[in-house]
Amino acid sequence: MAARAKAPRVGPYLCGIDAAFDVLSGKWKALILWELHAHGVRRFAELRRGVPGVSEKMLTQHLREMEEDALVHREVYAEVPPRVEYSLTEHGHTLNEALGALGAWGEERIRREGCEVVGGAEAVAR
Amino acid sequence: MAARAKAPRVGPYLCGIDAAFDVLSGKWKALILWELHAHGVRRFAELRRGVPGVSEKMLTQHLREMEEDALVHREVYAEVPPRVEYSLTEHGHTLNEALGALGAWGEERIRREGCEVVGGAEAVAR
DNA sequence: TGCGGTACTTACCTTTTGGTGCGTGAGGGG
DNA sequence: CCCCTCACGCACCAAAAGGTAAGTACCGCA
Repeated sequence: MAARAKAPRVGPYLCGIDAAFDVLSGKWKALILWELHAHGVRRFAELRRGVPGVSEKMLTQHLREMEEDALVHREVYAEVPPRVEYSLTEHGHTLNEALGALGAWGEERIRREGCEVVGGAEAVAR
Repeated sequence: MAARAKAPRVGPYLCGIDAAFDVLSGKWKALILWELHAHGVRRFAELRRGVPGVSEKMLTQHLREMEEDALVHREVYAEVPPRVEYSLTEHGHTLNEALGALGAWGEERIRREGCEVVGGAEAVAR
């Protein structure tokens, strides 16, 4: 996992979607991105509270990977109670914007599901 | 896995991105979507050839899930050599369009990586 | 008559992913 | 005086995802 940057799946990538998905593969990455986008700058414990259900291990791991991928910026203050601040880089911001359309699609899907009670894929597809 | 439609992770969903990602979680789903989008209608074996590296099991599994999620339409012809044709539903098409921006972002990322040789996250983030 | 193709299903195995819980070391509050 | 907070690191474990290989029933082709 640490060597993910050097382990392409077959060729480097099959297409752009593939590359984008690689960067945010992980249960919580999109949520972290969103949280960071919404608040600008967040500390570790704030993110932990802002992303409900995430474990400390996963949060660190995902943050490190996103840092490697140049999506988030990590600022460490060598203070007595350790303080670390996370924020989005420019690439992080543009990724978030690219995610906008997908988010809208997802919300429409939630609406559909909410109305049609799920289970009737046939009915949804009409 | 078959009961995925009834197993929300914590609440129904945390946000739209979450819902969209749920629908295309799986190593090959995006590629299948793309392949179907590019060719309109494809048979099982055509998809198998069009998505390099996918196993038959995974292809069936993903196609079934995408059918459940109303992304693809499955047309079975009760003929002697079995024939099954897959195509995108309207929801599949709109999802693909929503994926467009993400794909563009990914391709830009590939370009960046190609130029900057990776490893210098600091240099990339600048 | 044996092989390849069509569209799967099933069983079994490996890899990957995520979760739990403990340790760290200094400061601040009850 | 004890425990809690911050921001992790490490070891171990469970679950899920994915891969491999085989079998199915039928056909056309050589």
